[in-house]
Amino acid sequence: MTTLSRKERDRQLRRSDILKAAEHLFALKGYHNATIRDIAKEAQYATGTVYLHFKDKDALYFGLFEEKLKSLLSIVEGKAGQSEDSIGKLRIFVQESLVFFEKNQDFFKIFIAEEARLLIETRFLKSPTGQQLHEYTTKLIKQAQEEHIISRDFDPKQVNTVFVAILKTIVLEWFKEEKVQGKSLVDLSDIIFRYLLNGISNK
Amino acid sequence: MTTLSRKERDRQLRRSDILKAAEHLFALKGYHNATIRDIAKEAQYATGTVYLHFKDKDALYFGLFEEKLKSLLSIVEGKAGQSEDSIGKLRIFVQESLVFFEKNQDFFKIFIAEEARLLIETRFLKSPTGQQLHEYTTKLIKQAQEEHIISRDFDPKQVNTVFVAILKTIVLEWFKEEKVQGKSLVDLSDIIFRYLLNGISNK
Amino acid sequence: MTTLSRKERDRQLRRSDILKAAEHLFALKGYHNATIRDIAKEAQYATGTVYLHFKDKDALYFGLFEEKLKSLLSIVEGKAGQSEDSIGKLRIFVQESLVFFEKNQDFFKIFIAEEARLLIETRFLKSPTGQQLHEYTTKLIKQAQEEHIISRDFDPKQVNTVFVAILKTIVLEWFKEEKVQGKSLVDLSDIIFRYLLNGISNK
Amino acid sequence: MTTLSRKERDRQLRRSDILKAAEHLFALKGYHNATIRDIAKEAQYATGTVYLHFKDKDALYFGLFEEKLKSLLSIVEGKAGQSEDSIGKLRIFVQESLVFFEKNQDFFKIFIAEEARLLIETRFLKSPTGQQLHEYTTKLIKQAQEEHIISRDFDPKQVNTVFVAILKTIVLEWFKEEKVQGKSLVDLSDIIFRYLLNGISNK
DNA sequence: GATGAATGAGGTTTCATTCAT
DNA sequence: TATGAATGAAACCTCATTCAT
Repeated sequence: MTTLSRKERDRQLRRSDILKAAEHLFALKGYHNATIRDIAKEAQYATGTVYLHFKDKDALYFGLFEEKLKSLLSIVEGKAGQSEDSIGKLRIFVQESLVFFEKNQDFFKIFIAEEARLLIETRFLKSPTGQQLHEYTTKLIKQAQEEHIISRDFDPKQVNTVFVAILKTIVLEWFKEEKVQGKSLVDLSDIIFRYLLNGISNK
Repeated sequence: MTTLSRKERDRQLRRSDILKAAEHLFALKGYHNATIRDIAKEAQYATGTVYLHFKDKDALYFGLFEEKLKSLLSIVEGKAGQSEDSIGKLRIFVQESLVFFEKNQDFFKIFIAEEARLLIETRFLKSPTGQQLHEYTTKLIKQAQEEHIISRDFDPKQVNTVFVAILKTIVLEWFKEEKVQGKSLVDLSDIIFRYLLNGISNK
Repeated sequence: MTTLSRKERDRQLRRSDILKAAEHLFALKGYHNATIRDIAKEAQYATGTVYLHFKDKDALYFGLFEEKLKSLLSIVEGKAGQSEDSIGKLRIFVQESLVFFEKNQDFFKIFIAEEARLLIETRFLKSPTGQQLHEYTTKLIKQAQEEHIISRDFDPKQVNTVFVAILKTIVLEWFKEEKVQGKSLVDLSDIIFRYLLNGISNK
Repeated sequence: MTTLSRKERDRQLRRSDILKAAEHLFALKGYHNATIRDIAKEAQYATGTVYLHFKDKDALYFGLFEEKLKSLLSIVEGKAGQSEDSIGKLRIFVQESLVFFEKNQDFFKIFIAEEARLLIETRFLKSPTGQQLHEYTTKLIKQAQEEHIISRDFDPKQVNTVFVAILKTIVLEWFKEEKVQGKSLVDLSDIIFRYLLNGISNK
């Protein structure tokens, strides 16, 4: 049993090495320009080894995407209990996302590219965990509407998309400009909510 | 002189044929999976002819991007006179963008992919015309702040990014779902402004 | 028109170069161990050039097979008029086949391998021209039965298979052993017929 | 000693398991497309285990070939005593071969491929047991010539090759077509001899 | 001895780009 | 200028073989 679990642990270790290298190289060069050989080399394995863990390049990309989003989802759900109301939970979602993206900047690049990929290279599947995250936040938005915090005029799914778009945009801005100024991403949580809830109108 | 300008006109015609084909194929298959051969064939030219107009694949992509954005910019600037105030001009910007994207859905896909490309495949240059558009709207936002329509608390550049993100998101949603319902994209102008100016808060 | 036909002629020339190299290498190393790179190199073209003429390795192999058998068939049909009766035509078939195989010894190796390939690697199609040849000889056998030269007890298709098997075997023997003795393959025509018609029984 | 022989027996058992799987897969996919992994998996061993019994893939293929032919040879020699005369012994050879091939259809496919392989992929050795079988039948043919049953005009080695070719061809035909009709292969023994001894001539 | 993960050479195929016509 | 065949580098992926456990 010990033997078996060590074997399994080793297996996960290798898989994780490969995913880490993939994350780095996909972020650095993009899906098409990152080669399996490069990824294997960065992970310090032979090319063929990658194929013991992922059936092809797509599966590696998709696996990476899923893995990361699962991790984010489990963090968000884990912390959700800290707040009772829906807006509180949304705040937690935003904060944890910001922490996550600050820690996983390589993945953030990949995450940004995903929308386009889904729109164009249709062989890429929509990530199930990505779906779950969307459903999670959409549900919170519906609740906030029921709690009369968010206006019922809006379609909750649309609100959710706009919400996520604002979140992404602010992270992207920080990513491109502010991170050099040493400002932490988490500090941008409030501004995101201000955009979302109140807009920019003067009063 | 007439001869020369006819020559030049013919040249522009070929260039334009190629760009049209490129637009279609980049939107259909993505940058990497669209081949120069395919594009040339769709434009009804030989492969080599493409290289008489664009130095390489990147230049073709970039040229396409520029051309389209120039077209949008000139439309927007052309109609800008119809309104005096900054918010009115922003409305015109949104409306014309919506009309433009509804007419240029292939290009919209490419436009969506651009953010990721700039972030990842760094050899792609930032489009000067894209810059101009950003500067144009940013200037309007600043004016709106001076006119006390938009709160001065916000950084105008950031507001602009959020503004564009909301615009893109709503178009994307329409693109993925609503266009089948026969609703015209222009009708979404108001909702975009509502998100931007007032947010979703109840009161 | 001259231009066009020269172009086409050049095209056929290249195709033919490639087929010649393929014939040599498939015969030397077998289908799987002959690489496209080797074939291209032997034909003095770049690897990619092969793919301008044949969609993949299978198509190259199949194309070669067809080309050669077409050539044999047209020779056989061309000479068929020299004899009136069916046995005479069969003799011509055998003689021309022997001449052909003596001239195309590389192809003969490939031809020998074909039966096995069809039996095992089922993706390989049965050559239409091979079929035609079979039908041609089977028809002659039927005629010989009608002319009371060949016993009607036998199934003509089976006779044909046996006939071809004897032919192949004798060629193969010559190929492996006798060709060094300087004996020409055509001289074996009679013995093939003797095996086929009278068998080896004493009287 | 008992221990040792049990060990040895176990060893033979494993070897035999592997050969069985190899027979199946080589017949199904051909030499090149059958992988050692597949074979090991079908035999329910690990990949590496195959290499404890056969030095490489070629040796496995060759071993399989030898094993099977040894088995056929020993059957044929075992039954040879049932007849005194050479033709009788040849009949036994044919009958036992037919029984053998009907029972070992996978191997028959491999056997058919062998001629081509020897001709083309020259690294494959000529099977010693195959040689022995050839010598055995060639000797019988010589005897039949001495007994004035077969004409002395023919070269006994050549007769033998033709003989085997007819045998293979008839089996192959049955294999491809008649086996569905429920006709047993052994029933074709007479027709093989008729082709060989009397040919197809009318009278 | 048995295992099966790891290796990495090597195969097929694609495609941006060039250049002779 | 327009053509499109030719180029050949480079990608993905497979698999015989090895070797630490």
